[in-house]
Amino acid sequence: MYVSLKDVAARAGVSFQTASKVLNGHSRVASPSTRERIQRAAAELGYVPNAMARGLVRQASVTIGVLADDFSDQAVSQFVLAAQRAAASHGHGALISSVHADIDAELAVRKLLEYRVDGILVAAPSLEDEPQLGDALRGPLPVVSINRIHGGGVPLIGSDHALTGTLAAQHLLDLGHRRIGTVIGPRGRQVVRRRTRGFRDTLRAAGRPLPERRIAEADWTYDGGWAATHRLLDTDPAITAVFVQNDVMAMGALKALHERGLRLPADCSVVGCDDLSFAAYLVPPLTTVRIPFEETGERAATLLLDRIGGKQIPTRNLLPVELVVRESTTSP
Amino acid sequence: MYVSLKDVAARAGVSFQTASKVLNGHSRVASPSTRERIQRAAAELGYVPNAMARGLVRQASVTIGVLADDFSDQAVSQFVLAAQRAAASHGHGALISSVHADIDAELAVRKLLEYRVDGILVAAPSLEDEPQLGDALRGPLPVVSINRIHGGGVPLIGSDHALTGTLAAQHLLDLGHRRIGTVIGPRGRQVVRRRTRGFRDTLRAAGRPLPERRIAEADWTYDGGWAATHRLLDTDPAITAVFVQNDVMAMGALKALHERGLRLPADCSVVGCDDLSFAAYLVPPLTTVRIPFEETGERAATLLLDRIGGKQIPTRNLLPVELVVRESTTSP
DNA sequence: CCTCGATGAGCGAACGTTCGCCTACTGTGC
DNA sequence: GCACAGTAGGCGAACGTTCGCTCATCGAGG
Repeated sequence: MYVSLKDVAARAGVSFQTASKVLNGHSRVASPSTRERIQRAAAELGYVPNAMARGLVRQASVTIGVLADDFSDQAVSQFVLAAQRAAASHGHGALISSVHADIDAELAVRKLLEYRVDGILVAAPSLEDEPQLGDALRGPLPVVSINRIHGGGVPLIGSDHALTGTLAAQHLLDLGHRRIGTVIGPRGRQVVRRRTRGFRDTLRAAGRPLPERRIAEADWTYDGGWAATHRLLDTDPAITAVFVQNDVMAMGALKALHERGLRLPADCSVVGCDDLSFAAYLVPPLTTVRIPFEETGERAATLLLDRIGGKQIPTRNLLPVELVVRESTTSP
Repeated sequence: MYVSLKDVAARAGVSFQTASKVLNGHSRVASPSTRERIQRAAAELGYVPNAMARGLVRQASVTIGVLADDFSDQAVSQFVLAAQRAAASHGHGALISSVHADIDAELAVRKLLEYRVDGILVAAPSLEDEPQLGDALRGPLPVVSINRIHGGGVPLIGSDHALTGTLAAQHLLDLGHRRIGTVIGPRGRQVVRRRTRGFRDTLRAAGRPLPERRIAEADWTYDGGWAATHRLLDTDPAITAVFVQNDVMAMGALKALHERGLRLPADCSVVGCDDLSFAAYLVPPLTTVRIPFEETGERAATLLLDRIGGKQIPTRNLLPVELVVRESTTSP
């Protein structure tokens, strides 16, 4: 069905090994005329090299594996897309594998190993520190991850979470807010701890410690953000500003605040986090801390390819975050 | 680096071919005791079969290619995720390839062919009817697409676009609206034509034809939807309801209506299309026509695998759409 | 006792490449 | 007229599998 090197060689009247060399650009191997003959034969027959055969002998599939938990999540999909493009621009394919309730990490990783991917990119925040995933990933294969991997030794890439919290806090303090609440993600997570710490430390340094009652935990979802915001204002109605640890929950928060009849941002300011594409189109447009997902994906792929190429890469890679001021924040 | 069949066989004291057969579950090939010995050796050594070698001899990579234009788009990424999972549950890997401005379709398809994918799933609405893509896809390889492919012959899967328009129109008519506008996607697209036709025909059948001035074209983006909505109300301020052809533009529409000081939904009803995850959290929660992206992805993968397996599959596959009534619509 | 049909296991070939090494030819300098 | 260097291209082996065929052993039936 596919035309092979042998077919091309036959048409050009050379051995298939010679055709291989010419088609791979080894220059000092054939006369210009033979070279031209081979190229032409390949083009005429529509020769497409067989990556599996090549991978077999070269002992490298020229493919990376991408392990994600939920890449219908916009943050993850932006990351994956950018990573795929970066990989492609270096000639590498991207094989995706997803982990979710039904399918355990071990199986997903094994699938990737069967295809002999040259390295794995992990974007599975929900599997942070999961021993099973850590075990599956242990081994000689290069891995770069966006979330902590149990057992360590895996280079991380991400953004400066503490700074994220700091930027949000500083912005609200600068505006003159004094009673500030926050809706955080699941407490166990690194991201959450770091963002919260940056946020809390900044408030404390300004003489405005963050009491526990002004912290509401949620699960990153619209619904969770919505409910948490209601809880927050139920326990402390005097709050004039809220930092929500991702944009999706911030959207829920906005809805909750609307429901309470508050005028936004006059009665309550909201700072989100992520800067997803919809943030600018919320009502009011959301002030948020931008997390560079695309840059992260691109960088992650580049780092992974570097490691595959044998280079040493840093074990922690932080990309800068940035406050994007829109209209959901104002002075109290 | 990886352990091969030969290693396993050596440890079990059999030939590697026998090990192969046993590990592939060919039952009538070895005595229970040898079988057990081989299994144990494989487990102890951590044998992971080499999919490239297997693919070479079997002449099938057990992999499908997924060609998408922008899978950071939520609709596309939901589709891709579901497709990947369906493929995985049938033991197939998923290799992704993206097409965008810098990289032409031909190259993206060729990459997939190099890996000898067993079939290709196309989700590239922006490349609808693109001759270049059609040419690249022509050939014996099974393909299933979500958008029309130039040259024909490619089985399509999607939702009933005309019905989508009909449902939206009927809902607004039922509520008593008479002056109804619509924000549509790029006019050239099939989806747009079909949705618009269903919408227009239903209005006309009710004695309320849709004049051209109540149609505003946009480009599927927030911004586009926002601007188109402003244009629509500038030319015809009497409009009491708008059908917007996707949720992203609907979000822009909501923003534009807010800016005009309209109370929603009292002063203007909005019906979206897609039912993306954020639709329920807009203010007001968006009434929209649900497009089953996940089901589409799953179905697409299943169809493709069927074709790969040699079955005949229908050339047009329509999945049902459904109106989801929330709070952005009410009687005028 | 001889043959026959299972059963268990080995063997060779093939899949489409890459890569290092070998060989044959060509022309140059003495 | 001969050794020698350089160049063009061929050849064999290897990568890790699968699969069909062959072969040896064994117990049973005549």
